[in-house]
Amino acid sequence: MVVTRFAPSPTGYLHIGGLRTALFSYLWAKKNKGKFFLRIEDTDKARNSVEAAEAIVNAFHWLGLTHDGEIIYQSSRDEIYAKYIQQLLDEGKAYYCYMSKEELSELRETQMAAKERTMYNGKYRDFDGTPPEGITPAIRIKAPQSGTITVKDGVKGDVIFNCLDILDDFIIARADGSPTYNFVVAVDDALMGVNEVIRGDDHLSNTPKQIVVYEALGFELPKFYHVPMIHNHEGKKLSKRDGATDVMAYKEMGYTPEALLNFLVRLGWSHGDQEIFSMEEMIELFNPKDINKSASIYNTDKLDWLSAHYLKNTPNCELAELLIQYDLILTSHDKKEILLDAIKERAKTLKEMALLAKEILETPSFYDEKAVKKAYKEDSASMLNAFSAKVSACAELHLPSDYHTLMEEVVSELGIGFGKIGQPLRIALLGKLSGPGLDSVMAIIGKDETILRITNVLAAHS
RNA sequence: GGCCCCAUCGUCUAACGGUUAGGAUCUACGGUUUUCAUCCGUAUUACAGGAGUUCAAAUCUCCUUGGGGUCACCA
Repeated sequence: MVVTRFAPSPTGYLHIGGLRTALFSYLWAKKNKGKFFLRIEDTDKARNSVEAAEAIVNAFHWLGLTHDGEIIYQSSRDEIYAKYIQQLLDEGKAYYCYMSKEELSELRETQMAAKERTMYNGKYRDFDGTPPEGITPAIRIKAPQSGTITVKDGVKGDVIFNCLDILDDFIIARADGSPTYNFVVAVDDALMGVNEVIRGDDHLSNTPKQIVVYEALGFELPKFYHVPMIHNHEGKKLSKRDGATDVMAYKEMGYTPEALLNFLVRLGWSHGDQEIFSMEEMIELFNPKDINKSASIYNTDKLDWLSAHYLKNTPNCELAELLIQYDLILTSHDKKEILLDAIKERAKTLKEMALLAKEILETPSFYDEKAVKKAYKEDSASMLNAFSAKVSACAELHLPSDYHTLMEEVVSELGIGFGKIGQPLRIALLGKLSGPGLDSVMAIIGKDETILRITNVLAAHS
């Protein structure tokens, strides 16, 4: 059984990059009918916050990504870690290190001055004398001092590290007894049965350290997939300074989960030429072996296109539901079908849809100057009057086609083209020269409002 | 700086030694539309550079260059 996990540290909101690896992990687990766990990495008590953990859970909820089992908080697993640390101590695979922070930074400076690699010098590795006074020791693991460690990575291939280049006896428990990242990750993944680790590229160089822990504890290694980074426009790792990286910001901007997820799944992964993926298709087709090796740059052009695509293909009843969040309440509007049909093809986001709807529903409070100058001619008033009279005289007006018929009549009676009356009428109805079909607009706002808007524009330009 | 990763249109990507290097997006133009948008069509734009291996290289090897990541008692 495939078991994957997403293991964020709760230092902020869920960001785009994290979401993508979470999505990949989720899809791979689902595809294999396995498990997808969520684990909060909050071993650093000084940095994490409860709010951040909640924010991550909220984002998952919005996106419809569900994790299996309970959320695991590392902060509540101290006894477990203590047990394994003790085991390593007992087996002589880890030891107390009495080097003070001052001594350590001194060592580091000396090494830097000598242009050597900065690393722990193993002073207490085989220490059996009397420990120095007044120092609470940290615990270090005995790392191999020669040979190589190979990370068999499903994306990058075999990555071989020389122990001498990258390893030292790193700390697995701080002086206060709390375990450190590379230790708990390995322990938790092993204990949780995680056998396929999909995570960011930036963890690749941590992996040998984790392998050291796995092997010291006798745990079986998982498969690793290190997914390339998402870069910003400058080509640097995407960070919080790069604007909208908070997943929930996309909700506020009016994007739907399906659009955002579809966008992200194609960042670093592909399946031939396919661009549109439903959640079912993602689960069906996703395979980490198809993950790209190179980093991608974050550019939301395609997100807009996807978002527009999904909006166009979303049933009106669903749209009406979704739009409530953007302050557009249509539930009781008798022409909401016509309205939604009219605006869903011209909006990139739900927020934009709500805006477009309001532009139709609200009586124009001003007229675009350029539009008036361009299209409101001397003979416009008489044509609008003629049309208005026809509308007044007509008792039954409901559908766009009803209004269209009236327009056709006016056009043929006056011997003019559609554009001749269409443009001024558009200014009357919407205050500008762009927008949905006029017959639809009139059907949506109704007979009285149509007459009112024509009267208004005539008054404003008499 | 050490170690590691990466390199195809502006962007996301396809290509599993033999293709006129394909698709999508973006941009521009055209068609459809009373307008805008949608939709449809067309066009511009890419194998970082250099050596090899091979009958044949975007694809394999090496070097160069460029970019990125990582080096904590952070995760």
